[in-house]
Amino acid sequence: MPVTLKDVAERAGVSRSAVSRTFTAGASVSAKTRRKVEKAATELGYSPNALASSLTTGRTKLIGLISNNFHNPIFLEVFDLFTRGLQERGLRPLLVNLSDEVAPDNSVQMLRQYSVDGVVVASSTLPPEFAEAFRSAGIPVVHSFGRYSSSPKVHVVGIDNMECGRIAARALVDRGYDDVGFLGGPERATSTQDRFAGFREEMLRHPQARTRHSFATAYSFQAGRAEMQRLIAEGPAQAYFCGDDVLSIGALSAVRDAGLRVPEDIGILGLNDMEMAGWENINLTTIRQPIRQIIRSSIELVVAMLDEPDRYPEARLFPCSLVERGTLRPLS
Amino acid sequence: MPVTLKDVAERAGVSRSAVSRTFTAGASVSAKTRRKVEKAATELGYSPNALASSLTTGRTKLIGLISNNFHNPIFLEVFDLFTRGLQERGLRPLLVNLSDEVAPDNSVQMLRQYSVDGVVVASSTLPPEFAEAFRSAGIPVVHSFGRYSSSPKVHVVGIDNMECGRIAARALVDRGYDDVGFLGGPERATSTQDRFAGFREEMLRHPQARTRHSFATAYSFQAGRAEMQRLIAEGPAQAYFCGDDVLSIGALSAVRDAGLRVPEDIGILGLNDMEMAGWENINLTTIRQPIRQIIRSSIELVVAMLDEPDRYPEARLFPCSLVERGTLRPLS
DNA sequence: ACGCGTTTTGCAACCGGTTGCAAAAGCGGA
DNA sequence: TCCGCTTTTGCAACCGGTTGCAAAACGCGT
Repeated sequence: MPVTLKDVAERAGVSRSAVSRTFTAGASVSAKTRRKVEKAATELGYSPNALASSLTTGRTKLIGLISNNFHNPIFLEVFDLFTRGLQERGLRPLLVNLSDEVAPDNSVQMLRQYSVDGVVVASSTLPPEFAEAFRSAGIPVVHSFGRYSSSPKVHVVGIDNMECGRIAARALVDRGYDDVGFLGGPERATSTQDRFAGFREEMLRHPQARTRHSFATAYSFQAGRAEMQRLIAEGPAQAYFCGDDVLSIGALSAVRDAGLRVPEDIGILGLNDMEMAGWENINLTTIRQPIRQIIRSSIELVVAMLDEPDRYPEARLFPCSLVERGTLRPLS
Repeated sequence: MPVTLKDVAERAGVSRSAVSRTFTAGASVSAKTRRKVEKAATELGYSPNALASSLTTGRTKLIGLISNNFHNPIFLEVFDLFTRGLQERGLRPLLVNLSDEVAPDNSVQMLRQYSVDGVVVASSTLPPEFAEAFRSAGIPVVHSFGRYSSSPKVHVVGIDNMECGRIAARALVDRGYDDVGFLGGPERATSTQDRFAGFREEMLRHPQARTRHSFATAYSFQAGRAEMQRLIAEGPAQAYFCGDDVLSIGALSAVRDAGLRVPEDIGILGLNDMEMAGWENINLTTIRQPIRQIIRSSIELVVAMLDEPDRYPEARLFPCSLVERGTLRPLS
């Protein structure tokens, strides 16, 4: 049923090699045969089998895209940017939803079976060991939104979460809050730990301010709302730096439902600057994570590794910046 | 570098066929050789190359997952459900982001090159012809969230958009609104057209009520907000059935910014019941589209077509139902 | 028309598996 | 132990391409 190289060769009256060569860039074919082959190919509706050729070339142009964040709206933006970026370079994303599993073994095995050229782990909650498992298996890997480490074993592209924590602390202090809280995401996520460490470190430099902290059970609306309700019940701080935007939105809803005003009674500072944060009915002051750049850089890195698999691992960090909207009181 | 069938065969002291057979279910191998092979395989860390085998078996277990909706939060839920559902059955989603293109040709060609076993088109805005192009190319295809047609050329799984329009109209009339509007998504989307047709049809049965309509430029927050601002400026209806939830949320924000109350001054009815619609700070009354069932059914259908490629095309429609929340006045 | 260097071509082996077929091995009964 | 039947095994061809190599064709100068 499907038309193969052989069919085209016969029709064009040339050898199979000739056909193969007209379809591989930079191969030696005369203009005459190329014409004959192309004619035959279009007549038959031929298109080469990418998987068969991968057998000999060792390249599939498949890239595993692994994530466990299928409930945070910002990841729709992430998937959009990744798929477009990969497609632009002729690469194909093989999507892996890791929602339940924790061990990398299955994914490694599966992606090896499909001979992916490389893997992007897009997650801020997976531990570094996860990405490292791919490296051990000899698969080029980039961990996007991963934890910064001074001695990374795999390529990491993302932000400096500690610095983010510091920026957040400074933003709150600068606005005159002297009783502030860190409302983190799940405590075991590396991103939470690092943001908290940075936040605390900076707050230590401002001993006049009281600092507290607690953690939500997930990066989700409901978790943020529930935790903020608890905090309000026991007497809240003046402002909170929340784990991420969706958590912040949950927190916001709790604050407003309690009859308190934002930012007058309680200030909220998010992180990510996802599209929704800019919606007029949310209007969240937040720290912007440059996801476009992170993703572009991740793709560039994984592409670079195709030619240079043992490239020395590096950490690429992008600066974050405050986006001023309506949930923190203005600078005085 | 990678360990192959041959390596295992040599180590186990058997033929390559023997190794192949131990890894294919239902093949004839004695317990003794199976043991030998398995031992050798684990020692070498062998895992079979799925692409090489696809060459002879004709099955890749790859499923193309095509969408052009990378900006509507409900599609994150859709991708989550699709990837999980496919993975559970040992299938691998090859994700295609169709954001810019309109013609199916490139996607068809590309997915043919990768020998996908089947394709799911997950989009409420792509025309039926798009999915049909895959069928013509001999690739099993299911159009999820596609347009219902009484004589479908490809399998369609989704809802009866006309019936949705009727349900919406009835919901508004039953609540005593007598000046109602249809605030649709993009006019060229088949889903918009059908919902409008159903809505209008039902409203014709209630001539006491005034009916109007207009269209937003996209299924998006900003489009919904902008259109609602325009409507308010020129004097709004009492209630609107909006194209979908995200459009509704945009409309809501415009209503509230204009100092009007919901549902007292203007009622809003959405469609989809995405997770966010249930957030307490949104609390949107909406028509629930059973996406779990739609996706499960889509997967079942595409799986069924693997064994029966010429299966007679059918339309599978799931009923929608009203989810009562806070943006329409209660039944009187 | 001839010779030489360059380009183009086809052959055949190979990528990593699968599978029909015939031969070999295993098994139970006499 | 031998026979006949069933199960297991290996051979070899094949899936749809790619590629090194040697032979053929070409271009060009004389």
